Amino acid sequence: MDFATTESNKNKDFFKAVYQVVALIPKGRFTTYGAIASYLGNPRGARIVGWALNGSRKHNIPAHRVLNKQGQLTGKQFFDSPESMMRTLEMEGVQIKNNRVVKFDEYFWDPIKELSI
DNA sequence: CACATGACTGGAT
DNA sequence: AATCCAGCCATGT
Repeated sequence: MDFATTESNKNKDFFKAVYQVVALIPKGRFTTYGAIASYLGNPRGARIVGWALNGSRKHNIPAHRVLNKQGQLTGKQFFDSPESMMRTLEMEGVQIKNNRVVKFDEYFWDPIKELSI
């Protein structure tokens, strides 16, 4: 059955690629939805990255290390408890204050820079 | 097919 | 700095 290829497969590849990139984020660091989307060649696909992470629970990936471009924990409602995301990050060494990363530049991990070696 | 929704972002106000 | 608006695009209805 090769007739039902292309479109849906591309989408699945994108989702899968998102999971792989997220899995590469080092402990104690974080990245953003837009950074992942750009790295995967879809700079306008930040929202899709978020959508992909929505189904990440079954993939065992550190989705708590993905924040929005302002370093805010916009996805905390999707974890066991709204606080678990923040606590996990702080436990890994990322300081959070007012729902936001304290020192963005020190902890930001850009796949475009880190993975293009 | 049309329309609404959203773990986003950039630019304007 | 805070809000608002407009693109964005996969999914759901």
